[in-house]
Amino acid sequence: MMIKRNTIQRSLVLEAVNKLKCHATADEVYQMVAQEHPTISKGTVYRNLHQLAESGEIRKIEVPGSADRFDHRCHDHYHVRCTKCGKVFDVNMDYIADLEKKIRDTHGFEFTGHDLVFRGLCPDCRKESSSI
Amino acid sequence: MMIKRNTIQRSLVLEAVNKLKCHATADEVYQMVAQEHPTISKGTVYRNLHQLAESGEIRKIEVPGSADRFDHRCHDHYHVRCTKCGKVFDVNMDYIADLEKKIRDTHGFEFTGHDLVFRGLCPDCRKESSSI
DNA sequence: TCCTTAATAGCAATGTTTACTAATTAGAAG
DNA sequence: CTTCTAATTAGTAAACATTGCTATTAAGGA
Repeated sequence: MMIKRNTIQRSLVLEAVNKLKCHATADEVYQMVAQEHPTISKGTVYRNLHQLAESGEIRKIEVPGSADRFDHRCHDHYHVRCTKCGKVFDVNMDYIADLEKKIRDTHGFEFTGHDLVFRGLCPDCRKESSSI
Repeated sequence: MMIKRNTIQRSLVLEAVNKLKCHATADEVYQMVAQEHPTISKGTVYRNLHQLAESGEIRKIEVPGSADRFDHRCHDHYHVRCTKCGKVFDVNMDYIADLEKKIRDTHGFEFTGHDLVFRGLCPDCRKESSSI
């Protein structure tokens, strides 16, 4: 029986995520793939991103207040989102691998990981808001 | 000079957030206010929720993958989102108030808080995936 | 080569939120 | 109390990210 097919679309999506390094949005992936394969549809990009994330080939990072991000298998790390301009950056901070252990009552949940996103003002927006 | 007006709409929105306790979505607030004041528009609810959040009278909680939540003054806390069904629940865990201090290089950022969302499988979805 | 069905392109539809504009109205000033 | 004016509103449209639908295409086993 066959369960999964290797399509050009899927390999192009994976390739694009790798090229774009970390925290690419689905739309950025779509834009990049569309340069080589203009007929690809957004639905296909979304479907493959989720499949690749589920199979562990890429990582999905959910950022509150903005679009989901997709990373290659770079090390686990955290993010900041500027509350003004919405841009997302990496944060230079150790990953807390055992954060799930601090949960007191799991209520039957099975924890598999966590997303930590800081809120803040990026340097550019700080400048703007102080000069105005 | 006047900078801010006290409108019935704003006080109704604040009242609704208080009544609904924690995790009310903008739409839930709208539904509640509309019962007393049917002509209110969603735009007004959104604008007032953001204004109230900015002035500190309520708190805005951004949850990836679902609508923003608005809380009265309940304590800071974290969330889990089931990776299968998408539902969001509270996590029983101490709030780490000084998490921002663990950041090594701020790169000029001004940090104001953080959102921590765990990933996991809720009890219902665990049952389903084990029985299939 | 044929056959099955997973995967696709294209588009419609969803849900959440923001943007726009003419009409309304809270609150200051006279 | 009346007038003035700009903050706020209702209503609607549009932006945005994402999912759903369906006829068509094509991967890969037989």
